[in-house]
Amino acid sequence: MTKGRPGENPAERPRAAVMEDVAELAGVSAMTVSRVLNAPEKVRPETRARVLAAVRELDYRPNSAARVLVTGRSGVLGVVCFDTTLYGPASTLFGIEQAARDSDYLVSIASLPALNRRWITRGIDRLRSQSVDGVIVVAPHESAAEGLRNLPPGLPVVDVGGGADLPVPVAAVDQFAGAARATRHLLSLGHRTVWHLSGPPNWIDASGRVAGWRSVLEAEGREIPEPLVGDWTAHSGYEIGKRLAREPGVTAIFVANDHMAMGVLRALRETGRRVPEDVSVVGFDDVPEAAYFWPPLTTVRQNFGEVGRQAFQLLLDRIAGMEGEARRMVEPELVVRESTGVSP
Amino acid sequence: MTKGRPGENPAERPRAAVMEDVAELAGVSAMTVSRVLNAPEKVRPETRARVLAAVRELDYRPNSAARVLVTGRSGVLGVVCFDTTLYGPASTLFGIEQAARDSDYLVSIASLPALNRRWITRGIDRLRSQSVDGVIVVAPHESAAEGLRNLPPGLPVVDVGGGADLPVPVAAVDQFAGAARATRHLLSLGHRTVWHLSGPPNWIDASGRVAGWRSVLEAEGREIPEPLVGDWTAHSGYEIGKRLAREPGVTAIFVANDHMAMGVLRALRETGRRVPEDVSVVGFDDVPEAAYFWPPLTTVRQNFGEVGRQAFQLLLDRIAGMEGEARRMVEPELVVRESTGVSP
DNA sequence: ATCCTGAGTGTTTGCGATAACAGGAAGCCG
DNA sequence: CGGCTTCCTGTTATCGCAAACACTCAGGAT
Repeated sequence: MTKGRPGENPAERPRAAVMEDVAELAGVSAMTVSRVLNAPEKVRPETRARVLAAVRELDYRPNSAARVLVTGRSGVLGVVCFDTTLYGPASTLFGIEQAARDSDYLVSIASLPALNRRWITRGIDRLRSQSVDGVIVVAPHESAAEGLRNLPPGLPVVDVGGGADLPVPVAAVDQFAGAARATRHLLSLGHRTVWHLSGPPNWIDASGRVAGWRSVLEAEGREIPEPLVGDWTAHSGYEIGKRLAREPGVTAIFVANDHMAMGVLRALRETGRRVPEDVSVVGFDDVPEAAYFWPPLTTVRQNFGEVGRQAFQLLLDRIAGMEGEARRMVEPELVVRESTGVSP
Repeated sequence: MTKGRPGENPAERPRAAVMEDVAELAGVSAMTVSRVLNAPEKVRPETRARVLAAVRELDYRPNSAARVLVTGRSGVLGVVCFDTTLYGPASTLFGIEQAARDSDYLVSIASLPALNRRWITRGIDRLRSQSVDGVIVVAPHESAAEGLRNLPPGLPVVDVGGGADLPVPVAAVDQFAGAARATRHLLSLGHRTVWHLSGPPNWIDASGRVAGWRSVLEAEGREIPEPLVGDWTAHSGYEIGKRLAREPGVTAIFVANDHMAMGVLRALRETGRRVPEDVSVVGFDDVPEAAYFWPPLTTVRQNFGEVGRQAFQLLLDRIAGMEGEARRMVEPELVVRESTGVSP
């Protein structure tokens, strides 16, 4: 093997330094170098200093593959994620990544071309084959539950935004509470009841919001209109908004996310119904632009970053061997702006 | 070491199968198993079948750390990214991830708490320490250029959205062309000149758009107003929009992204200036919601997914050892909607 | 028959790190 | 002063895989 040790063949670029090189330069054994890096207190300060000097001089970096091979831990965590361009998942991912960085973890992502059991399983497998220490699944969809049934044993997994009775810990925003808050706000303004434009029914967030909305109407004894179903896009909000706009009885609409709410706002305006004078609208998410919608949108703020951090913490616990059911709920917050007003 | 070989200690969970286990079950040597996985044509079909059967039976998965250690390739690529919640970076990341998945690569991300040389270098270092095969830097900011000066030798790096004369290949949208298109569109509607609300000056995209806008105005001999500077947010668009709205001479505004344009639209409306009758507005990005702004926004569509794919391809080439300057430009497209109209 | 070829398979070695144990020097005790 | 910690450092084995090389055996060429 002609690997070109330094000085042997001056033409070749010098290989990156390995632990043995550092050891030699510092006049110690490789084991001592390893100790300086992993348990500095076990090495005499002056030896340590010599080693660290050698590390710097050679710009030595431990080879993670070798380390993983022997320790079984990689310092990498995997995130399985459906669509990283959606506001929620992207923000959650960002929160996870920040928390991971602070704990010296690296994040690998496996995005899914479609949301179903098969792809989720494949995503987890792809990550596992790279020896991740654990996996966070960001796929708030019913199919995630199935995908999480038969997990490979020994792999810590945490879910974000998932429903109840998942076999893994879950970090999530309390959709039910958020929807209830939005609905109560509208009722408190004098509206007789509240219409709902929901997200796709298989999404956990969507069904949680429907449940929260329905529960408040039930508790208050109000008429419960059939919820309309959108697909999270402004386009679907617009199409469905046009139908709602034609119903004179509609004075308050709780929309399952801000983008659809934007479409609804436009549909109402085009139909000549004023917001909030004729119709009040509440969204969900509080995307950064919501305050600049026309009119500024009353909405429910979700702290996705916090969810990401909680999920990461749960995963760390799990990696450390802490078992047990765990569910971290993050409370959403109603942000009142100008798209809601008293009932006409 | 008591590692609990299967059958030795029935209480322990069986270790995951390794190559030797597969070899034993198939009645061959470990090397043959390795060959079946990496160079199947070198193994007799019937042997191969026996091995594959054993692989399936044991649910064997190669240990990537061991493979990396001996081959020096990991099948992982790193992405250094500033803020994965911004529309552009998120979409680019998504494009990269999809392309990577199709080529059996995994993507690790290192996000940056701030955009400067030090953090970019650190991000690359973090990824390198995990033996990624290459790195894509998504940080269309001047500081990226500095961060890319002293790269560790031997690590393939590709930049996304970067400016000229970077020492690495670049995939990017042609910001200059997009801005020029937007500006010409406004002039063609009869406006005497076009104001510009730009992004932060250190962002490559921002300066590219300023240059494209200015160049068209110069070529046409129009007055060139001093560009105003925002920070990409709807909020800044709103604040600056209010100033512009008070200037009666302003009839056409080219805004450097859609979110700021949204703020501008609201500011104009609040000031009583109609869009497009009194003022025309063009954005940049074509976020999915742009068609539902009020009024629907004329804007410049950037195909971020395509940029991501191009970047990935460039990186693959680089990993394969293909040297040489490379710059892949993706053409943006003007999407005309209702926020632009003939000069009043 | 002898040699050669090449396809198919096995053996040995080493990638770069850490775990486990071993050893040597200093300090402390009775 | 012998023996026993305690602290520090070195030696050896090992993680799971693939590269390099060695070997076997059939079929042709000589």
